[in-house]
This record gives sequence, C-alpha cells and structure tokens, in this order.
Amino acid sequence: MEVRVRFAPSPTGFFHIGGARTALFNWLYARHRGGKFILRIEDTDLERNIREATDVILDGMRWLGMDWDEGPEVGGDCGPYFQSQRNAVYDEYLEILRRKDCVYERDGAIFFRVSQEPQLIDDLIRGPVYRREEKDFVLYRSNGTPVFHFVNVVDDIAMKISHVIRGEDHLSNSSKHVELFRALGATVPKFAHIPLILKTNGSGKMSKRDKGALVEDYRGHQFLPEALRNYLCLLGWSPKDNREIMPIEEVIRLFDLCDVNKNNARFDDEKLSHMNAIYVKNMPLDRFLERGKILLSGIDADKDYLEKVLAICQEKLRSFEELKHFVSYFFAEDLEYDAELCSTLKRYDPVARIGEFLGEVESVTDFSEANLERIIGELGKKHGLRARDYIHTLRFALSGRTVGPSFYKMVGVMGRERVRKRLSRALEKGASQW
RNA sequence: GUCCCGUUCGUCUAGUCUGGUCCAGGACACAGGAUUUUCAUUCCUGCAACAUGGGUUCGAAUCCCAUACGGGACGCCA
Repeated sequence: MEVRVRFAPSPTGFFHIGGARTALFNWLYARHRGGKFILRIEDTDLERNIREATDVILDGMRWLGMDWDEGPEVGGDCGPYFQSQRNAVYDEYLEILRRKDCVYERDGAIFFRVSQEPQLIDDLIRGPVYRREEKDFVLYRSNGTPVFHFVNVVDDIAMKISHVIRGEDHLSNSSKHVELFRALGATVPKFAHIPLILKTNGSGKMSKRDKGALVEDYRGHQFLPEALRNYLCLLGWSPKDNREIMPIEEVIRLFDLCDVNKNNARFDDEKLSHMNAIYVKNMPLDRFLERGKILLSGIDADKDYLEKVLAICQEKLRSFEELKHFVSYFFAEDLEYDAELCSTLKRYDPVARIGEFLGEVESVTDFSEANLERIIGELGKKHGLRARDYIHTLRFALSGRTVGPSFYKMVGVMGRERVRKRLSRALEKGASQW
C-alpha cells in the first residue's frame, strides 16, 4: 500500500510550533516510507486573507526544510488543495450520505446520524481505542458551508490518505471520523495520534499566546532551522541510543510511528538553545560567514577584517541573535568602559599591565596567535604574574567586555595599529579610575 | 459532568511489548572542579526519578486492578 500522509493546517496567520511538529512527523514518516507528503489548506469558514495566512505556513515549512509532494504551488492529482475550492467534491460525498439516508436537516443545518456503536480507532501509537459517539453532529452549517469533520474525512478519502498523523487532541474526534469513513463506504485509514506539546511553564497545551509558540518567532530570533527541527524531532520520539544531535537523513532512516511516545511533552527552550548553540558551532565556516555577513550588513567594515572577526567568534557564539552585540566592539573605536567593571579590574593593576603589553606591541610585528601567547607568557614570567592577570585587563581595555573570543585570536585579528590605539586610549580613559 | 489518552530525575528521554544483566542509563538545567590561555567554550564530578496502593511471581520500572494526578475532547471552530 502506498503511504500517503497529509498535513492539513488552517491558515490562521501564524504557524504554531505544535503544528510544525505534526507536519514534521508526517513528513518524516512519508520520507521514511518513500511515500507522499501532502499539504492541504483547511480554509473553510475563514474570512481573513487566505493568501497571506497561507504564506506564513508555506514559508515556515520551507524554512524548516519540509517539502511537500502535493499541495499549494506544486499541485498534484488530487487538487485543488485548498478546501475553499473543493465544494463540488463535498457536495458529491454529501449525496452519498443522502442516498444512504445517513443525514437529515434541522434548523437549516445538515446533521449526520451516528450509530452510537463504539468505534474502533486503530492507532499505531496508542493501540486500539474504542470510543462511542453519542450525539448526531453537523456536517453543513445553516449557511450552507461544510464543517471540519466532514471536509477532513472527505478529503482524506479523495486524496487517498493512508495514515492520519495528527495531535492527540483529535483522538476524541476520531470516532466521528470513523463513522463518516464507514458511512461513505471508504477504508478507514490508520491513525497515529501524537502527543501534545505542553507549555514550558504552567499547565495545558501550548497555545498561540505562549512565548515561543510560533515558528516565525524562532526564525525572527535567528535560530537555525535545522536546530529547531532536530529539537522537534526529539519531542515525542527518540532514536533510543542516546543520540540527540542527528542529521535529518538519519532521523528519516530511523523514524517510525510505533516508536513515538504516548505522553505529552513539555517544551524546553533551554534545551533548544543548547542544541542551537551546537549547530552554530558545527556549521561549516563558509555558511557561518555567509549568514554572519547578512546579519552584520549594516556595519561598514573591510570585508577581510569582517570575515576574520566572524571566524574567531564562531566557537563561542551560541546564537546568531547575539552576533551583532558579540562582535560590535571590533568595529567601534569609541569604547565605553563600565565603571563597575573598571573597579573590579583594579586588582590586576591595569595601568601597569597595559603599559607592559603596550611596550611589547611597539616593538613586535609578529601578531600571530603563537607569538602573542609567547609574549604574554614572558611578561608574566618577568613580573611574577600569570597569563590571566594580563588577559583579563587587556581584553577589557581592547573590547570593553569581560568575555569574547579567544584572547590571542582577538588581538591577532585586531592587528597592531588598532591594538596600540585602543590600549593608549584605555590608559587615558581609565586613568582616573585605575 | 461525560468520554478518551497518559504517568521514569525540575525538563526531554532510554529501559516496559519479550519480568531477573536497572540499588534505573543519556541529555538540558543546576552545583562543584579542571585547563602554567582568560570568559559564555571544552572537559570532569556531583545532585536528582520508576505517582500511590493492592495483586500475580522465586523475582516487577517492566504484567493485572484500583486510586490519585496530568492532558485532551465534548461548537452550525479547525
């Protein structure tokens, strides 16, 4: 049997992280099984501008690297893929129910007659689940438009969906759907109800209002899409061998629905940030530079210098959102020295340290990492101090910061002239405080 | 309220199907420590869990039941 799965979002104007995870599990399963991943826009009963709202989702999908085989923009044999354009299909299926006398009209709406028999929901994650639908429910509103339960099932039939992979919040709805599949004489697909994503703090599932609930926010905060995707893979699924950072190809190879957890997972943004940091650190240099340069495009600097700065910062950077601040002092000569930090550095006797190093800078031309290390080492030996006594002070004088990339790399990249100027000015500026 | 699903460290999880190798493993976070190169990196160490009560069994995190707790669904929303 050909595997055909679908992600069927409603274009609400945002892309919820839970929806993204549902899409991801569908996509992973399709890719794992060599099946088809279909994107269907459930835009019934929506007045807003569908175009823009759909774009938010399509952009988010592309950003996370999830491609679809059928759907908006790519087409397919089962189109159209917008429910708002499929009324003819729904009417056709409604006719089937009419002929079988499964529906009736009341208050202008069309209701479906439930059997009130327990329905089997054959769930690949939870096992067999039985649930009985007690009340007839609406298929068409009195204004003539079809509702979710009906169009969802009809489209799954028409699009030959083999596996319905969706959030557990739909498990209870499934008894309605199974009744409809049966009444329409269709094969009931396999179900896989995946656990919900709970909010980081507090109770309940994550909702659009919660911080970190929207895919576009992660994009805005400069997260790497492959990091978010990797984290999402691990929310409810794991390779079971303690691996966490995994190339997506490997996840595709291993992913299967029977390995998906049953219990809900709480979203942990600290773990996500940690994974993002690892992805940033492990990025190939050319990609790191490319992305870094885009983020620093407002800075007027020599290209070669900019690239060198970026290159030495990669190992310490945790997220691209911090990048601009992390490197700003490399490109600004007017450093501000925080008074409080100045006073905590007093113990190193900054004026003396800076003076000693400046003396060396005047006479040295080799600014290689190794030579700088040698110089600091010798200064230390000569004055009975340790390298750190110099490094703390000098970093502060050169950058106005207490943290940054490797000290020797930083000095090397700044170069002799810049270092000399900055140290001289640091002596003037800090003189009163030191 | 009714129905459905779930319950291993604070969090994500491995182990549960096929009971013994689990006084429960990994990761994040947290706390200590290390590096004659500093820091937000890296490395090491530590802290920390089988919801509770019954049962089955020589033996249960693993099987069964009950309770508690958590989540979800009960819309002419999707």
